[in-house]
Amino acid sequence: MNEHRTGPVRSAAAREAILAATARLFQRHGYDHLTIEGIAKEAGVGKQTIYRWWPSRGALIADCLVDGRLFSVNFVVPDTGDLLRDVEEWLNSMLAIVDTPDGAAIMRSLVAAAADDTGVGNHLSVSLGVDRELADRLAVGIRDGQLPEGTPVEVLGQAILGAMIMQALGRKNEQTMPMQSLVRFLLRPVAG
Amino acid sequence: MNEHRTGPVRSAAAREAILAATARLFQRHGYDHLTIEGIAKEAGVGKQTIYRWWPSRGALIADCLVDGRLFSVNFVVPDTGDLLRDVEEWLNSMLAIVDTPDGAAIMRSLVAAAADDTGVGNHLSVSLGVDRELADRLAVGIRDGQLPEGTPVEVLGQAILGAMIMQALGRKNEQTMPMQSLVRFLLRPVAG
Amino acid sequence: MNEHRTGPVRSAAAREAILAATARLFQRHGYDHLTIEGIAKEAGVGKQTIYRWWPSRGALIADCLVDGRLFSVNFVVPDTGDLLRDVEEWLNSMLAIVDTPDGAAIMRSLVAAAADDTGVGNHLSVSLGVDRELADRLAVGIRDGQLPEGTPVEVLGQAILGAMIMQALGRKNEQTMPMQSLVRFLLRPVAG
Amino acid sequence: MNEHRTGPVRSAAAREAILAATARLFQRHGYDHLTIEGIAKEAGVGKQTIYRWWPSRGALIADCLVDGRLFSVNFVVPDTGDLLRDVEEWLNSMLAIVDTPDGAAIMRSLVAAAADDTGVGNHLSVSLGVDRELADRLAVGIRDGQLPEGTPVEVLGQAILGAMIMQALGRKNEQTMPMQSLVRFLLRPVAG
DNA sequence: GACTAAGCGAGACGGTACGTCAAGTCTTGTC
DNA sequence: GACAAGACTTGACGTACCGTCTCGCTTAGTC
Repeated sequence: MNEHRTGPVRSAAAREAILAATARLFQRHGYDHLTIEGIAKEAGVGKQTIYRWWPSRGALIADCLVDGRLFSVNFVVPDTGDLLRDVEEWLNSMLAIVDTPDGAAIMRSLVAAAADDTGVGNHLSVSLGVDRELADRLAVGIRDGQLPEGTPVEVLGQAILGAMIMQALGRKNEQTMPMQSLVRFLLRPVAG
Repeated sequence: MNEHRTGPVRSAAAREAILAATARLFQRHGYDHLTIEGIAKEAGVGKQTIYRWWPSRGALIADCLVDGRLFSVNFVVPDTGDLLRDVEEWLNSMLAIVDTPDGAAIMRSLVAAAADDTGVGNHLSVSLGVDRELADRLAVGIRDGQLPEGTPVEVLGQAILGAMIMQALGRKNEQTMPMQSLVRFLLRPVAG
Repeated sequence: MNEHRTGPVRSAAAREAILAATARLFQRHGYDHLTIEGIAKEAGVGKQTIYRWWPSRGALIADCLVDGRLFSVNFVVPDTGDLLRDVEEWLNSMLAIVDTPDGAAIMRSLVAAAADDTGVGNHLSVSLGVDRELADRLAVGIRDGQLPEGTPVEVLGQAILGAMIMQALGRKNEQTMPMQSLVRFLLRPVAG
Repeated sequence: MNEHRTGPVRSAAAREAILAATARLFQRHGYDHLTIEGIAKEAGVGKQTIYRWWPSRGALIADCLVDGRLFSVNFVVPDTGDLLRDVEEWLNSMLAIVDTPDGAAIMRSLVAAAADDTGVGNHLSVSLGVDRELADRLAVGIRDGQLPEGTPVEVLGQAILGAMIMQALGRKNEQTMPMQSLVRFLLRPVAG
């Protein structure tokens, strides 16, 4: 009746080593150049152990992403009552990454990963704080009257992130100014 | 004075065959799965002929992009005087692609190409009519008083495109509604 | 203390298939025209498996040579007491190969292989029975008084083989007569 | 009726440059590694000019060989009346080449060329002074009574050269002693 | 003196093979 | 039975040369 399984169970150490190696190599060399063999060697692990638990390279990145292993910062949106200032807080933490050559490269790599892996694609804007934190704060802004009724908060957040990504893809080096003016335009005071 | 080079000249037929094959295979199988060997075979051409003129897979896609070989439509923004309607015209031509499973896949592939090739990245928003057509139309909108002074037209266009790309990366199937409400929100009438 | 290696072990089947394919293709098409890719395809094996175990095309031929896969005959020198007859026995088995268009071509190919690979060069005269069988039989001839004291048996054997090879390189079709008279001259009775 | 040809004739300068480049590259890098493109570049000549006049890489080597461009020495056999001394004279000029690492490598390359090109094969022993000079001298030896009647002079010469080539193929470094004892054995005084 | 017609340097072209890298699967022996 | 190690087939990489084929120039007769 009871389903007894013998033998060792999934090694937590291996999982940890694999994800850590993945994050390290991803940041260092980008998504292309990220290879299963390279991860296995870096992690001191057999290839089969990776294939046993993850279906693809992208799935590893997705796991790193939800574990927050790819960025050292937290993408939270504070709520001080001042909508513009709060959103700019979040924006600045993004710009600190994206307005840097290495950070922009990591972001492009992440986009590449999102493009070929559903898991990464699904979690990308969530992990960057857009779908929850930012959207929620915008919703509060509507209640406060700082944004018009009917503001499409989810897609608005994605537009802001999308603009940043477009700039990174276009190898624009100076994102801070344009992104700030975009956000100020979008969140401009509701006309009285 | 004039710099004379002798010898055979670049074969226009080969160039045409290569770009046509590239576009065909890109649309059919996506950016990953796009191989130089595959293109060479499809085009009936030696690999070296490709490497002689293009430094990378991405450069081929960039050339296809600027030649307009990847999409059958033109991304123009009309000017009827009605800003919202004109922008929605452009938006609909984008949605006709992106709100389709195959079209969304092509768009993701294009993003992947942009992520690893500077040339594609640079031309992406241009080729989709954002940096010129759309930005110009928005600028006219400012002059007409339909948009506030100081509207950051370039980055605003990229935000719209970026939102669509984020939806495609997130494998959202229904883009039409959210994108239309985003555009209506962004171009909402200036309060009198 | 004991050096334990884990993991899969070298596939004997692959080794066999590779060497068999090499011998087959070598005999059929010659040393130039012998390609690693061709061997891999013929053997139903990945190229990497060949490169993993052999450093070069020549090393494959060397292995075939020491395994006796290139010739169906054995180059032994009998010892009936009659030196000339015994050596002619060996000579005839060589001539059966070399005085044939195909056989001469194989011999030329083998020389080409010996010219660019140390392994083949080292084993060539051994494998044709010259350095051991023939030299030993000549040494016996000295003891029997059929050859003068001080006869340099090793280099004498190589001279006989070398003469045959020179004829093959010179595309001489009729080797039997000249080689027989050479051997008779070299082994002419010691004057009493 | 008369077949009039107009236009420039074959360029002697090009022929010279090509053969000089061939000899240079052959000596420097060996027969494999000798490429038509390399020769063309080294000679400052178009590839077609080579293909127009020579059918193959081997034919170029054959031409270099008959022009005496591959060795700086002349392989003549003097006639002082002392057969052994005369033949050793020739032998020493060969050993000066062959008993040297570079010289042995060139000889092996020459053998490789002979193995895949009929022209080289045909002229090899001629160009090294074996078929004419050495054979003739041996014939004189017969007339002088220094060699027995019926000595097969042509194949005997090829045996001597062949022994040297076998040593070179076997990567034997010390050829001088064995070759000298071989020659002394072969030309040992006719028993009175 | 214009007009062929070839030789020539240069090098693009369709191919074949090179030797390397990584994919994903399978096998072996240890824990 | 999970694991580290690593051999296996497959397929693509980017490079080197092959031998053929234009190009535009220069040079030698012929008309």
